[in-house]
Amino acid sequence: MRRRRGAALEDAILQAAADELTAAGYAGLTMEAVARRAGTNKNAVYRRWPGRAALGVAAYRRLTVAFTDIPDTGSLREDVLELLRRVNRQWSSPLGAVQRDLLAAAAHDPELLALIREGSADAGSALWLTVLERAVARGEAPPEALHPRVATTPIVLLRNEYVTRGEPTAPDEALIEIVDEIFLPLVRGRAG
Amino acid sequence: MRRRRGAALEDAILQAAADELTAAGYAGLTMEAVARRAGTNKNAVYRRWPGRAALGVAAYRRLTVAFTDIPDTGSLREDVLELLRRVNRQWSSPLGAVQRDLLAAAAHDPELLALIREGSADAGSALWLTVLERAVARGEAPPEALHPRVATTPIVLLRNEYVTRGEPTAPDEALIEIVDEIFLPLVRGRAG
DNA sequence: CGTCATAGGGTACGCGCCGTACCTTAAAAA
DNA sequence: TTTTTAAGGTACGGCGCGTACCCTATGACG
Repeated sequence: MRRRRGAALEDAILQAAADELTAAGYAGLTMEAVARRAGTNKNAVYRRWPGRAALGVAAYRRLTVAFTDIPDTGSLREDVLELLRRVNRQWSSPLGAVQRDLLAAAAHDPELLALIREGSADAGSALWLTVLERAVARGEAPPEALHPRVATTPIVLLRNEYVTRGEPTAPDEALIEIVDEIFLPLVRGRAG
Repeated sequence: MRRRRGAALEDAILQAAADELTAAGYAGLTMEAVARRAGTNKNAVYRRWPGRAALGVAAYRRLTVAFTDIPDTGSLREDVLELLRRVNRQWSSPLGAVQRDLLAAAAHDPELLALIREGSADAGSALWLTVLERAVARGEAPPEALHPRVATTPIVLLRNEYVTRGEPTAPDEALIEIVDEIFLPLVRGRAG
């Protein structure tokens, strides 16, 4: 019988872990289940990842596709709403639950934490700053508003919706409220 | 030998659980360890709490003292900063770590979630609204700013500091930035 | 083409903790 | 005192962890 090695095996294990994540969530991701599903044994898994959390993060990254295009509707409000809706969709999906569990599991491991965020919807402030920059260029927002903390406020508030309300999704009204009641007034308020 | 019953035993178990929490964190809180420390057995524990998470939350609540007094310095900025600093202190303490682990563990249990938040530093929006109300009364903030989402923005942003940066505490500069760069401009921006 | 280091496969183990079951025994209620 | 209630003691099966050991296919190298 053919015996897989190196990258091929690593790939098979990651795939198995990813399948396990989608099938049973992070709670169901056990080293033994992954090894079984990959048709191998725990040895091969432990040689590559030190534990559940690391494997989970690696598998999670295989499941996510970081979106790269930045909305450019010509309206700051619409751009931000669009971004929020994308993130909300992603966080509402089964993958969102996985991501939250993963975040909790890796809470004490900065390295893993960074890895999770990389493949995630709120990857840094660059995205949000770009949207804001365009608004400034259009004269829609004052230059003083160009601040990472300002730019990322919407996504931070959205995350809070998930944390505080235990629900798996945020209603669209909440997104609109975040933009209209907080973000836009905030941008305005920072006008010299 | 004297055998404890009812409330006395319940108290002993809770105390043991609380000790275990402070000694080893939520990770070290096991039903067996608690029973051992309380000088009893798992039966007595399971008769009262269905599992680790519930027991953990109950023990956590015994460890927290909800502060009730609301700062009233006469300045919105100072009031909010003071509240943020209190929360930051609490979240930075060993208890803060316990609380975060607990939140993660109870993520799928709305009942427990509510219990945790009750004894916690960010207990609802009432506190924050009061501070904002006083500022409005002083003419320091426009009445339009009187909105739960606005009032709680600082604490939401502070929570985000903990989530995104893996560090166990937020620097005072971050608090100041939240107030000066976000909260105060936001309140201003909502002026009709 | 044979040799050999490498890494996967198979298996078993000890550990810790979970949650449960069952019986005995003390304490409180009747 | 009798009866009911609840604690104590103990053991169990189950699961997943992480590790150790030895066997064997693979691919590189001489």
